[in-house]
Amino acid sequence: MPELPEVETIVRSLRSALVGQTINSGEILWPRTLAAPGMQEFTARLPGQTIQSLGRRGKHILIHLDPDTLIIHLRMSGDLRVEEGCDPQGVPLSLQKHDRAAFHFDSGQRLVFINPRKFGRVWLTNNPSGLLDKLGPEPLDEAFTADVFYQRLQAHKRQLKPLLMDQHFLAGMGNIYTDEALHQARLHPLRISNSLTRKEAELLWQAIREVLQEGVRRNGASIDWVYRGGDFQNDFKVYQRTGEPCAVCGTTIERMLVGQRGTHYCPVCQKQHG
DNA sequence: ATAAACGCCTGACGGC
DNA sequence: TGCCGTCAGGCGTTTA
Repeated sequence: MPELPEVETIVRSLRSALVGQTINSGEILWPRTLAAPGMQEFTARLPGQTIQSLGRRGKHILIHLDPDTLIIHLRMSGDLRVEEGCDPQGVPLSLQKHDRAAFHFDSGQRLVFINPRKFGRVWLTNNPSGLLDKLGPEPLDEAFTADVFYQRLQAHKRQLKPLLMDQHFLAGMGNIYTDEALHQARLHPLRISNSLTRKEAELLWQAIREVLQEGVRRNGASIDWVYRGGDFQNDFKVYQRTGEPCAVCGTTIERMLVGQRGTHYCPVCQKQHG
């Protein structure tokens, strides 16, 4: 479950349970989950570090330790849970089929990284900027103004949908919120970024921020078997509504492939030209 | 510079 | 019931 609103929801839900916990050990159950450093260094450095705070940058979850930072990316199917590590008799509770990493705390609790499709990644680093500075602006930051967005759009000659999903261009948008934002702004997914007028750019900027804010307010969207408790899926205007009427004009929502990703749009509201 | 194709993975679903 | 293709909230690498 990972786009900005879902990641933000997870971070908020974990914060109070995790801050102050001291790590006793880290355990990687699917080796490729650990992006960096090597396994030896990872297991050696983690014990004794205490969680200072939790944050988010784009779709990355930041667990600030001292002195390192634990960074988790959920990719397509990741989730996190906090639970007791042992039963009342002190017998360790077994991990589940799709658990790929576990962080055991001195308190006896543990943080488990669930990740059925194994795409998710974990980093332990004393230099998080090296990873995070490559990301584009935070769409909900004050610094991300309509002017900044317009200039960035003008600097590229790319299709809007893949550009908005490019984390180097803008951090946090994924397939759902991109489709929803483009529909709200009445822009075709294949419009070329530097063809937008200043007015269109501002409408898109506003749409991006509104769909993300609404997503956060609704605790994200819950789809498929990975359920988080959010209900933004009830507000979808185009995503996964292929064949249903557009809420604005009644035209049948269509689906096309853009960069190998299912893309949902209204052919009347979102004209390629004009 | 842009974009398309592919690889990485498991599971759910619909059609036959 | 089983098998098969398709699809899935992501992203890095390779190829054109």
